[in-house]
Amino acid sequence: MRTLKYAILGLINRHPSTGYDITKEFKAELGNFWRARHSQIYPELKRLVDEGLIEYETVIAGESLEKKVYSLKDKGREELLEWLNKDEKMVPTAKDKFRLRMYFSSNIEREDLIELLESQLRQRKEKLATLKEKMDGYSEVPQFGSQEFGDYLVLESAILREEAYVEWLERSIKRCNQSS
Amino acid sequence: MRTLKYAILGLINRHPSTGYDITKEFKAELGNFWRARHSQIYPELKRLVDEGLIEYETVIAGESLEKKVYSLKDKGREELLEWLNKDEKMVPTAKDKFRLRMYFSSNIEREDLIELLESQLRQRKEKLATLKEKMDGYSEVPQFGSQEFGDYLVLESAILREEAYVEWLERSIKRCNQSS
DNA sequence: ACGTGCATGTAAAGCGTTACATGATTAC
DNA sequence: GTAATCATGTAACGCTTTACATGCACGT
Repeated sequence: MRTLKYAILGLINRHPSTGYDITKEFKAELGNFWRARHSQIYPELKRLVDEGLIEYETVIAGESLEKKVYSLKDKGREELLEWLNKDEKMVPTAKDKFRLRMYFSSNIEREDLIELLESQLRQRKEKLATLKEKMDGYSEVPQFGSQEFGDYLVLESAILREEAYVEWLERSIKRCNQSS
Repeated sequence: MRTLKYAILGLINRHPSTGYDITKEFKAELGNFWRARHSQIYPELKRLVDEGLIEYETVIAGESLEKKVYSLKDKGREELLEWLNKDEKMVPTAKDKFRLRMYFSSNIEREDLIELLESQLRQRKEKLATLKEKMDGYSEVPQFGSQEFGDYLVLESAILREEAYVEWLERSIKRCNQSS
């Protein structure tokens, strides 16, 4: 499957990057939909070089700190485009430990269950607020074909997803209180 | 973390089950939020027996087919309850390969991108329809404390999640057509 | 001088999928 | 009889996390 491979190719295609840069991007916006730690990224970068998909230039920062700045080779860009254009099956919906626990909620006392739901609700609302703040940075939908268009699409996606989660939690709390 | 451990304990707590039963449950409703294959389930069951959390009785079906019917021991139920009542941090939002691809959508031609989005939309709508059919089976919110209450919560959650996905895809298609 | 962030790597263990393997039961 | 489903397991491989390990740069 090698999704990380394509995630990295996609990021390097946006602009030449170091392993550290890529690590940071997974902690930012993109982290809403894909993540990897540096311990996974550095070996993958090495592998992509071996496979002839990317190359790097060593740059010295300050006195002696070595940075490896990676950029795409033609073959890398080819494989990225191929992957992007594939019409893949719907991804089997994602795992969610909290919803799994709610499946077994009959074993939790009502007050405890409500507390758990409210704790999640607080956290989700906070997350949602952060996302909406980012959205406020857009005065309009970015131009089609720009990188910002992709940024915008996934940001909107993250917001809709969080809103749905918040809505679910609120309904669930209501159901706990209503249902005898 | 051992989430599978608790998922299995939770399922066995609902009613004594075989490995095969558990495998089926992960393919059904619960599969919207957690999944595991039989190749992961059988070894985990063995481990849970070793740990003294569950036990099994061998039952013969038909002439000679051996089934192992697992049930919870006290210690298993204890650990399940402890896990269910923990107030855990929000799960870092889940990976989604399709949204990752949309992050790089500036490299896809407009018509191709719209096709990809519409293909996903068709599949998501189909999924949503299936979920809503199941929801039609409930004439009212099940009683608090019943297993059906948990079923209901996660079904509602799955519906809200799919609706948000559908909404996002529809908006994205619109944006592709609007944005110059 | 000290702390935070920049920068790169490896090792071990755990989690998950795919493939390999086998055999009984049931409904048509 | 034969296909689908029931039923249980193992092996190999790949993906992911946690921990180990090191050193430079920059601001205060």
